[in-house]
Amino acid sequence: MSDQQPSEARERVLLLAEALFSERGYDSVTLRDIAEAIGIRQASLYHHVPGGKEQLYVEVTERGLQRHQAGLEAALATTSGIRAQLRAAARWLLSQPPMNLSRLVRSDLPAIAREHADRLLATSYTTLFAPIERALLAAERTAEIKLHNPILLAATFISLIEGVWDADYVGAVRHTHAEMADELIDILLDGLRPRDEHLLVR
Amino acid sequence: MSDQQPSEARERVLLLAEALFSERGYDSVTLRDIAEAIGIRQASLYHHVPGGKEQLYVEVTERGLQRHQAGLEAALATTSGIRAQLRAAARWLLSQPPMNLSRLVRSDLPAIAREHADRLLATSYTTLFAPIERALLAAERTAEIKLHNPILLAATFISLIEGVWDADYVGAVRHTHAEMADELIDILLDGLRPRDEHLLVR
DNA sequence: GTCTATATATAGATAGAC
DNA sequence: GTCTATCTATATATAGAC
Repeated sequence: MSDQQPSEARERVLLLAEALFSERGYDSVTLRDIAEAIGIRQASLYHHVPGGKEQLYVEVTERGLQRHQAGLEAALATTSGIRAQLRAAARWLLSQPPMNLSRLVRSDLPAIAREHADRLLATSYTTLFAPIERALLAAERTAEIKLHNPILLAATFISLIEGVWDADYVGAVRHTHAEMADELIDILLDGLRPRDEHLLVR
Repeated sequence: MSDQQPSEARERVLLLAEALFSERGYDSVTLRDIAEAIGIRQASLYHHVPGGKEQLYVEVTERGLQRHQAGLEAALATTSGIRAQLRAAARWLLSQPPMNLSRLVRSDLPAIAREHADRLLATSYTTLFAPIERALLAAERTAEIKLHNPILLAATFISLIEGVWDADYVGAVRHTHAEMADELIDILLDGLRPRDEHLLVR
């Protein structure tokens, strides 16, 4: 579904829609908001997305998830050692519009057709959690880390890193996003309690 | 502002409004949703909240934040040792409708009047972050933990624990919320990397 | 305290000109 | 590919009866 022929103008619609939906969510963003961001009229959007708001949302969200899968798998593959891998994954996540799984699942998906919501939810697992989960399980096999609940941890990692965006709103941003992400990854791996080790692996 | 005399019926309005706003956010919840959940007509809400939707949202959110401050401070005060304190705080957080700071800040606050948004944002810091931050700083003084960025960590803790709610949607819930929260706190304190310690403090 | 009826605003969507 | 004009549905909000 939704196999429009690509075009410069259509791509611009998808990009700005994705940015706005990612920022405020499905219900809060109006088609007029999107059109205004582009510099066209609301009715003109229907030329590019005949299915209207819901098609637009589903299409950009699905596309974003697929992009995340590719980006995460690439990030995790280009390095070795779970710390470096998680840092690379974090950099990827921070280079993209956040997915905000919590809002996705509670606000956005309930607002669209069940069939679309079900598919997006399933895709979220495959594209976001599964790559992280695989990297964590691999690191467990090499005894780098100890794992109890890989799925929970994968989901936690994503929301942990995406939470860095919120620092902009809350204020007190003395660090870059990458620095904050690295710090959180260090805490995740090493813990807050002091370690007395003779060789600090960093 | 908003000092209606309390009543059974009004309290019911506030409680159900809080539950729905907490679940789906300001824009996604209509006054009809709230009225329907109560079992009355939409127009009847205006008897209890003459200021309409925005007043209702601001009032329940502010009230929820104040309740969180009291609950968190009580939880943190009744125990000693940062692990037990964080567990108590987590149990409190999971006993309440989640605040979802990320959605609050990006979707909900931009939808209401600036003055209200500004006050709610400031209150969020005082009521949610500050209590956690103080507990973390106290634990640093007793050398229980090492801290780099207390504010970031306080915010991270909140969203970490509230993220436990999302496990219900994503599936694979083999554990209770409290168990998952405890596991995340253990990871936060001890880290995923194995420790070889002779006395494991748990 | 809740109702019906309705005013008003805004959102998504369609038709057809350019 | 974008426009104007407009339809339809839905949301907030108001007026006044019970």
